[in-house]
Amino acid sequence: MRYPAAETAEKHAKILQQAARLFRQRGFSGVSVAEIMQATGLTHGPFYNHFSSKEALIKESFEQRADETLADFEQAAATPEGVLAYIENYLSTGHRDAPADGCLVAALGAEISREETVRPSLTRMVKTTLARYTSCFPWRTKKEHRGDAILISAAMLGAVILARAVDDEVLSREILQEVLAGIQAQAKLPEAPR
Amino acid sequence: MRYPAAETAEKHAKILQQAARLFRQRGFSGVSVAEIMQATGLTHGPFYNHFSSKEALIKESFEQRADETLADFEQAAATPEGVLAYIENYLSTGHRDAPADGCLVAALGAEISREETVRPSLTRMVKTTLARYTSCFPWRTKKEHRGDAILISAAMLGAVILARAVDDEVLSREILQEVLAGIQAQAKLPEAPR
DNA sequence: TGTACATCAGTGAACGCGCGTTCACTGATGTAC
DNA sequence: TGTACATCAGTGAACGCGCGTTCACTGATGTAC
Repeated sequence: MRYPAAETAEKHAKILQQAARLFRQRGFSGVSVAEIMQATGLTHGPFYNHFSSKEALIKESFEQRADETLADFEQAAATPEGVLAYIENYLSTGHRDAPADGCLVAALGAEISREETVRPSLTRMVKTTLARYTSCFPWRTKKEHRGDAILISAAMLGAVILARAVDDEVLSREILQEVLAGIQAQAKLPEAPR
Repeated sequence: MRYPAAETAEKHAKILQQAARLFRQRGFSGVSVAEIMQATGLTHGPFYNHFSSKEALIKESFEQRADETLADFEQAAATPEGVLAYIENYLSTGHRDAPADGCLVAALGAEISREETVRPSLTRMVKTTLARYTSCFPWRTKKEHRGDAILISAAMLGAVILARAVDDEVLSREILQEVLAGIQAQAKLPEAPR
């Protein structure tokens, strides 16, 4: 049957959003088209009214989520305190325990390198994030910061993947805390003006 | 037909080895039982003479490869120079371009957290490696090194995953080089005695 | 403003395919005599 | 030492299943008159 015009775009967006959540939860190949449509509240048939293939959905949902991530990050990185709060949240047990709502790279890890279609968005995301860290992190010294920004990014990603993979809650928390402490040690914030 | 007794154990080992290679190349769910058996030079039938299920193979091949990795690492970590050489190799383009022969965690990433069966071996591997880094890395200072060992491990893992995921050779190399440089900056080796 | 019809997103059965797994069968090897 | 037979890893067809994808059909909405 025919539906109000406005609903179509709305459903398209909902499919993208549910797909991005489920992919982060169980990986690209761990989620079926039918499952995504069911999570959206539809049957699997109309999927092909919205996307030409599962591959196309992967690409589009990754791109959209990458854009959202960057927007969130740009907003958080407005102040040095914001950057540190963003990193603290990234290395929190909350983020560790909710991959469906968290970082795309930490959730999909090595699968990204095998999906040619998402690599361009990922690359754009990494480049923008690195540039931001380089210029906006509250660095302790004034030397070349690009290398440190890369080290921080890599450590954050590795820490969340390790903390999720490890079968030992104490070790898992230790990994998150120590990496956060290591990053904070490089930060120099003026006293909070209260 | 019946085969010489010695060949059975040999084939079992070959299945494990090929499985570990293929899983690292394309992920647990990206490789079929038939493919692994074909790589071993057999048809898919006798797979169940060796393993009770694909799940069991995943567990056993991961365990074995984790043991091999630890053995290699323990040997490399005999001297401070060895540790640094190990890290240099981990962060090389050679390792980046050959996931099938490289680090299990970097190759399987987030998939490990979803495979309950491999998490215990992974945890053991991480614990042993961290202990080694803590005591054997050529640290610049004498303070508590466990936190730095964790930071180094996380950064190494994150760097290889990012370097593989990114769609830009220059950025990819930069990530590996900068993380290596960051780690080397913490190392203090006596002059090579030549 | 009221009626007749075209539109097209959603429905759900159906498709071919590859997967993990099973099994009746084969036949060279190892063993009993 | 030579022969007859039991063993059992390997073979390859077959299984049910869930996947991505297709399609004839439905029927409320939007449009033409």
